[in-house]
Amino acid sequence: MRISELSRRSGVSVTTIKYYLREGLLPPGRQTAATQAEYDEQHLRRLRLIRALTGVRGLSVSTTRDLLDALARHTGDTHRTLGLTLGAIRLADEPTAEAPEAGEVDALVKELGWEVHQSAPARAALAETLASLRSLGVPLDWHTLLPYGRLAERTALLDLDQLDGIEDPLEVAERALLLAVLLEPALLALRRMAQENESSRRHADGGPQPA
Amino acid sequence: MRISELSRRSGVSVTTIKYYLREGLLPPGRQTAATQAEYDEQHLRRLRLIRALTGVRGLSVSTTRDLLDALARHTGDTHRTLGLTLGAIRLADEPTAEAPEAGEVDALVKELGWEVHQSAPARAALAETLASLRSLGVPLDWHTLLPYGRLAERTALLDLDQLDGIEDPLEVAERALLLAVLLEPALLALRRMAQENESSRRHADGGPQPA
DNA sequence: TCCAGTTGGATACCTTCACTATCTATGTTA
DNA sequence: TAACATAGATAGTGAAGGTATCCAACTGGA
Repeated sequence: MRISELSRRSGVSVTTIKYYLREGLLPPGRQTAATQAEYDEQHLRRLRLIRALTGVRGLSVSTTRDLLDALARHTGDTHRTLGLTLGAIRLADEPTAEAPEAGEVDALVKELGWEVHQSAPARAALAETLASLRSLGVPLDWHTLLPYGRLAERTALLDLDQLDGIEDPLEVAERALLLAVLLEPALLALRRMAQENESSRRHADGGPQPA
Repeated sequence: MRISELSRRSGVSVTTIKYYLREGLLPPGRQTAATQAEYDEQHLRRLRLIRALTGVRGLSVSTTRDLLDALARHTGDTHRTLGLTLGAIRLADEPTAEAPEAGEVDALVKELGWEVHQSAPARAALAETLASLRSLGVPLDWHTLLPYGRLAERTALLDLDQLDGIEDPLEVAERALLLAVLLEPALLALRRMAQENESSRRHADGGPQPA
């Protein structure tokens, strides 16, 4: 198909598609002439993936590119892909020069018995949050996070269960990315609702009156 | 203290503080003369809160303002504050005209037995994620989300437990905000690490070699 | 009392991001 | 062959989040 059809079927404007091509988010089409190229279903799929990542999850274009690059590099390596592609995401982008809370994160990971790469960005993200909360006078130490860690463990079980039974390694990698990244806003939304529920339950007065 | 001291103690530049004052994130100081105002510890605390919300969590300035406004309006209402301030956050800002997946979210909430306000933004966020995953060919329905919902329930229990034993309603409100919002990146980080761990466990070859 | 330095307030400017518009040379299609 | 589509390049746009500069009013030390 040509670019206009790709645009029509994806709902993304031609100029934006050109922008994604320029930025390397979308691989170029097969050139058929100096001013003509042919796109296929893969491009359409990729385009939808890009829109989901940037739109739903709110990832920046450059983060999305990094993610897609990682995805392309590591296909055929099944589960391993997951950790690697995830490593490409950074929520906050400054490493802030190794927070002193890193030691606490080490302790937490050790206590949980997890095997997590030392350079995983998630470690820094966690340390940074601890540092922030502390500077705001919230005395949260790693012991408090332990039960959260146990729950995260069970969440991860559910996540990986979803990948079982898929044969094509390319598809495993893509689905892993989708579930890992796109499910995040959904899980946060669930947590919000659960909090609202639990809060009204404890307070026993708020919220819409029960039937 | 004057603005320069506020700047020095918070690590935020004077011009940026003025910007926050303009944008209404920070209440004005007590005017002592036409070109002089006095700031106190509350301002410093508020400034740190703003930096945590925008920096660590990546909230926009306008969302942060909405959140702080909600916080100020509802103090003295304890638990109720939590649901209300949380309602002020929106992850993705377009409601996208009621996704057809809204019915599924209703079913999920009903099955979980939760009491969640019908207009809670989390509902729309969840519906949008379902719609996106579906358009990408991931057949995720609300039954799949049920176990995630149960885990979210337990997370919410932990969240609200942290508010127990705090007397000052102002402090309860602020801590609720901090835990609800700032803990999010931490929980996502934990999930990432748990996934990496579980992935290497199942694959039994990746990751750094065990001792 | 003078005066360098600080402050509040206003306005203009800057940079990044994610697009969007326009242009040209080349193709395709009726 | 004329109308339209296309690739690729370059420039422009609007929002967000600050930053810089001015100015008049104030402060604190010599």
